[in-house]
Amino acid sequence: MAVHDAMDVLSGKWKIAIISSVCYNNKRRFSDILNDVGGISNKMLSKELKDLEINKLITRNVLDTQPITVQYQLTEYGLTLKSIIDKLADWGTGHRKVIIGK
Amino acid sequence: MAVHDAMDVLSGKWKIAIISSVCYNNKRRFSDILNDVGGISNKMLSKELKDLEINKLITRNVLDTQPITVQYQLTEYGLTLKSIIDKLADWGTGHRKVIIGK
DNA sequence: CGGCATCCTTCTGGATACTG
DNA sequence: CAGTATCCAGAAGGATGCCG
Repeated sequence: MAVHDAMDVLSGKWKIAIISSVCYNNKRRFSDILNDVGGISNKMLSKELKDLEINKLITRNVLDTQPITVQYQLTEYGLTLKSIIDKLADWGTGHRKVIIGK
Repeated sequence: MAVHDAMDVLSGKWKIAIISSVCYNNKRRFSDILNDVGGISNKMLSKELKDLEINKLITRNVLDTQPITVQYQLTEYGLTLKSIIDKLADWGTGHRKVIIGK
């Protein structure tokens, strides 16, 4: 089932928040994402970023600064997820009203 | 973050597949869904259906047959998820080609 | 048939410390 | 700064059996 292929990529607690962070800011460093995504640990961020890179949704770029900084960026392909994430966000907003009433 | 509200509802390994099964067939019995969604256990199906009912995405209807049958159906509200699921399916299909090449 | 209860395994992810 | 390594708790989920 095709949906499953998509959900696999977005699975876990953090992927969508990470994508949102990188997407919204165009380029984003590791520690920036760590701040954007409240509550995530560096271990999880590292792991999720690796997953996203494997799935060709983001690129990793090591800058030759002292100390090193690493920039992440959505690929063109990763950007194709944007409309879906927007739709999810819309639906989530509506859902909150329906269920939680806030 | 609104996306999180949506993902909460769709979290876990099975929800989207279950919704798809019910959605595609309009009305669907417990054991039918059990067959549609390959690999799910009755325990999980039971639990996930409960979650979906709590979130007002599906209705549960006990038919007075012998033995009992139970029909599940998407609510109007649940149907609003269809376009998102379709989009996810589309994207998943494309993704499979990009990553797995099949 | 449509579950619920129980047990058990696996996976997820948090905390902390350490490295180049 | 950007990770990696380790340890560990809790959640998710599978297998099986029972029950109205």
